[in-house]
Amino acid sequence: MNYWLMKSEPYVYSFDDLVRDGKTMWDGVRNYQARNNMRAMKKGDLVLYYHSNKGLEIVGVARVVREAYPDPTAEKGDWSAVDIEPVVKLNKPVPLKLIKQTPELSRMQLVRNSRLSVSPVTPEEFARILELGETTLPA
DNA sequence: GCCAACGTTGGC
DNA sequence: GCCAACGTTGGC
Repeated sequence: MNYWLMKSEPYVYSFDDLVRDGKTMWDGVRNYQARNNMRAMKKGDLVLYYHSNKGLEIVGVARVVREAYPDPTAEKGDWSAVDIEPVVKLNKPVPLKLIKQTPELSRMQLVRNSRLSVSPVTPEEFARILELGETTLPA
């Protein structure tokens, strides 16, 4: 099982939108590093959902339900999409500010390369985020 | 709204 | 193949 972090601008597609829809296709990624991360995702992998631009916090956990397939929105080039579903909304969102202040989290890709929209997360980082979010995964 | 960081493009 | 110019992302 691997862990990831994906960013979305909440006014474009928020975690609540994902909860409402029950599932979504994660498309439109046009960055090779992010694409390669998406291709490494396995069904069942868990994803931290981060709101960029507005909010600047991790708000929920999602799960990969379909592994990488050709991005139907790509008119040219070799791009991928995955499908995700919501797992749980954090009881307390975890702001970027707090992540930066937390020594174990300050080396997250989110902090080190703020422009990367899909990044890997270590199991330790994932656990710590849930802890800070005062949230446990549903059984 | 600004600007730093990063990626891409294109001239040479 | 280098690198300057440009575009985009995203935090501040």
